[in-house]
Amino acid sequence: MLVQQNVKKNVKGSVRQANHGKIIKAAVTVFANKGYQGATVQEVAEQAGLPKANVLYYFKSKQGIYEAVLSDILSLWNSSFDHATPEDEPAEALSRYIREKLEISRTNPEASKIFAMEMIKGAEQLSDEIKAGMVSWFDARIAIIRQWIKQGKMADVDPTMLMFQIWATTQHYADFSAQITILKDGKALNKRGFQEVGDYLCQSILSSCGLTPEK
Amino acid sequence: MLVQQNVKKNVKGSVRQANHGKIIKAAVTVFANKGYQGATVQEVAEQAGLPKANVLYYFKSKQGIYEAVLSDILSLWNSSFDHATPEDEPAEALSRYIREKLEISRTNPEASKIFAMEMIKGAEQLSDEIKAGMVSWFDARIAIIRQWIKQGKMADVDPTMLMFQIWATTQHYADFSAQITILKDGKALNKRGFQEVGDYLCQSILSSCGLTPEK
Amino acid sequence: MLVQQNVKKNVKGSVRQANHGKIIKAAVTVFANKGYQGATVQEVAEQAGLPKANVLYYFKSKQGIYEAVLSDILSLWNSSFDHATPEDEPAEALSRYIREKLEISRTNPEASKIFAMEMIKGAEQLSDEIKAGMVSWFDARIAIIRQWIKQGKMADVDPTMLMFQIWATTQHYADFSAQITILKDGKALNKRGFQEVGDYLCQSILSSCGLTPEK
Amino acid sequence: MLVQQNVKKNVKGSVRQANHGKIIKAAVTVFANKGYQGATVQEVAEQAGLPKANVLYYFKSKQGIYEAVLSDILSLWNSSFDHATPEDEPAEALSRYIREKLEISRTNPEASKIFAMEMIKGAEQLSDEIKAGMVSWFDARIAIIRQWIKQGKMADVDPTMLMFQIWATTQHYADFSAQITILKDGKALNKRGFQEVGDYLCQSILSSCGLTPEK
DNA sequence: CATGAATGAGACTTCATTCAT
DNA sequence: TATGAATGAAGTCTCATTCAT
Repeated sequence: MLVQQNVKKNVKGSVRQANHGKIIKAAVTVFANKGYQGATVQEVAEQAGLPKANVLYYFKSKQGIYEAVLSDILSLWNSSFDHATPEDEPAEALSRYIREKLEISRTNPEASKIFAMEMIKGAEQLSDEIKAGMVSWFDARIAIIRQWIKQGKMADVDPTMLMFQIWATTQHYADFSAQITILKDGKALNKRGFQEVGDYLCQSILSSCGLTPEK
Repeated sequence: MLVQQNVKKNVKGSVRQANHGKIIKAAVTVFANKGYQGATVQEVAEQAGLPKANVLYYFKSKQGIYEAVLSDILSLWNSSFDHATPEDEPAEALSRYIREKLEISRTNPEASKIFAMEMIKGAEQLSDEIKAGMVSWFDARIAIIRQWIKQGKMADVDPTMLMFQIWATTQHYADFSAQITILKDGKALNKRGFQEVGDYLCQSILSSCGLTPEK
Repeated sequence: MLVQQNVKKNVKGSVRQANHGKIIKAAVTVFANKGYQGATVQEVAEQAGLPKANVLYYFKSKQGIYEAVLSDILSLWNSSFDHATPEDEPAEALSRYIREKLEISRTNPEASKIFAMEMIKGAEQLSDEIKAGMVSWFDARIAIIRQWIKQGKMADVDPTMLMFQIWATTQHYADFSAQITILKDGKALNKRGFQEVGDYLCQSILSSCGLTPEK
Repeated sequence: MLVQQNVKKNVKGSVRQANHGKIIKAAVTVFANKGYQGATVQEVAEQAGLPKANVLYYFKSKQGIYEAVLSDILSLWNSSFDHATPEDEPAEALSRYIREKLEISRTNPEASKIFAMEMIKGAEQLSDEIKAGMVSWFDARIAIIRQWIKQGKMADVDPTMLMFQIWATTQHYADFSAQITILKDGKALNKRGFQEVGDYLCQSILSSCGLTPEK
């Protein structure tokens, strides 16, 4: 009896988890293509293959779905750079970061787009907790770059501007994919194209930091 | 008598022009902060200090306002780079372009944001006419850069990637101002800050093109 | 001087009269095809080739236009039957009336349609004056028919039902022209078709009144 | 348990069916008195005793309500004449049809009015499906009348004109009830009045077909 | 006289959310 | 737990009418 109940719970639990996942995935697509206001719970539900009321049963409100999506997105953005140390070689750490960021742009453009729109609109729906997390992550990275500079491992560039430069250039290929497609005769960038962009950006950014990009 | 009539006519004309301008200006602000769907005609009207029905008298629909805003934005984006020639010095032409783009980001961040959101959402509301204009402008610039390279005036970099790099890095300071403010302790970038960013970007981008930035 | 002024006035007067006529004609078309609520002053104005404000300058309101249209319609509906007398031969008077009504349906279907819709919706916009005129006209006709019957000139049918029968059958060809067209393979009735309908109706109605239709 | 569930389901089903019916009934009244454009969803909702949004939950749009109403009306118009055969006696079949049509006019004048207005305005909102149904019904009836004529069962009248005559005269008492009331001193026709009209029309129409009306 | 400009009122429709089972 | 049903709130747009010249 107990076992059976556990089994049921587990089954139910899995259903819950599965539905939860389906909804988040659907919501990412819808929010990325329509924006927060343009998205409708109905559309998320259809995309997820669930009744609308069921979606709102898992997440209390549209806002709730959106917050879950934002959280989910951040978890995608872990990179090796999170664990960089002053002892690392900046050339390697930075090129790896650039390539990882590009890879995320390639494989998760929708997440990047949602985050970009949130920022553009003033980040008013971003929780203070998330904001605080961003700040502490950022400050720590800046500190490490400063140490690299102090140690003479790289040129004396403004670490903040360097970070923004990396973000801007790598995310551009996710966020502005529509524009890129328009300007490149309707052809979207493929995996190899991203590889070449990575080469270009590493070359450009590292050389301006007085570093030699390693392929 | 005639004069007075002309004056009257002018007054009428200016009222129309003034209201038209007020509405566009208000709409830019609202669209930038709320997105297309999040914006309401009511809010645009309030921002413009006009009754809602009056706004819809000047522009037939919300979509109409938005299209007028997009048009208006494009006219802001003229730059000296529009008239660059193969005879120009790339160092000067490119640094001026970078600084002009940055200046636009500083003075018209809202326009940049609207355009960015339009692209992120897939550019579905952008007219084919505007798209065609973008393509021809872009192709012509690429051709000039290629000539510079051919003439040995600059290093052999991919012109397309170079352009995207310039756009991404300069527009970032408009589009992601909220993020920048969050990460910089609530302080937005002032004019001097933009100046420094310009120095940094010119230094970084030009050097990776084998050019010496001129201050 | 006076002459000139008169001329001017006349000219102006003609303009007024001409515009007045243009508006009524346009309004008849629009009201017939859209109904009162479905019609817009804008559409009437366009159909008349005048600015909307000009239309409302001639007629104070949409309601005013409509009332003018109703009045105008009634003036179209004069027929020889208005002047029928007990001395007339019913066979001739009735067949002429039937044919005249049919001819109006053929040449002025729009007027018939407007009147029909007004009646269907309950005649709430019909002025008491017009209603009173209708009643007195009707009562007088009924009285004449009764006299014909009394004189043994025709069978003892209910005059009211006879009148309704004539109206219903003749107006049907104007009001339900769309249905007729649908049922007759998309072909509307032409002049000859109306002629045949006239023959049929005269034959049918007169014979049931004990009269011999004269061709 | 099963039974109860069925009951519940039935209850749910009946709620839906009941609301559906309430809305259609309310809509018939409103459309008949105001026309399509004059009718408002709000008014239909009030008439049905439901919130406006609930009405639009059952029917997607005003147009949807209207289409449902038109469909509903057609289902009312079944008559014994639908099943007439060449073997039937025309005198009986036609008089029964006339009386049935009159009875519909008496009991469902609103349906008749809606249909009449739709036709007057050009039948643009009538679905092709419905139109096709009308045509095939009509053609079949015409064919039967032609057979009666061929068999010498009735005079050689034009079947199309005969049908239009029946429709026009019977529907007139529904559609033009306001006019009839005006002309008859404010008194609407009662059941007995309709009976007399039926006698009159049967007498008139059948005799002109060379038939003897049977009471 | 004539008319471009302006606007209050109100219509249709969408949608997030709540209810009831 | 899951979901069809229900609805208040709000948004876009239309339109008759008035204003101002």
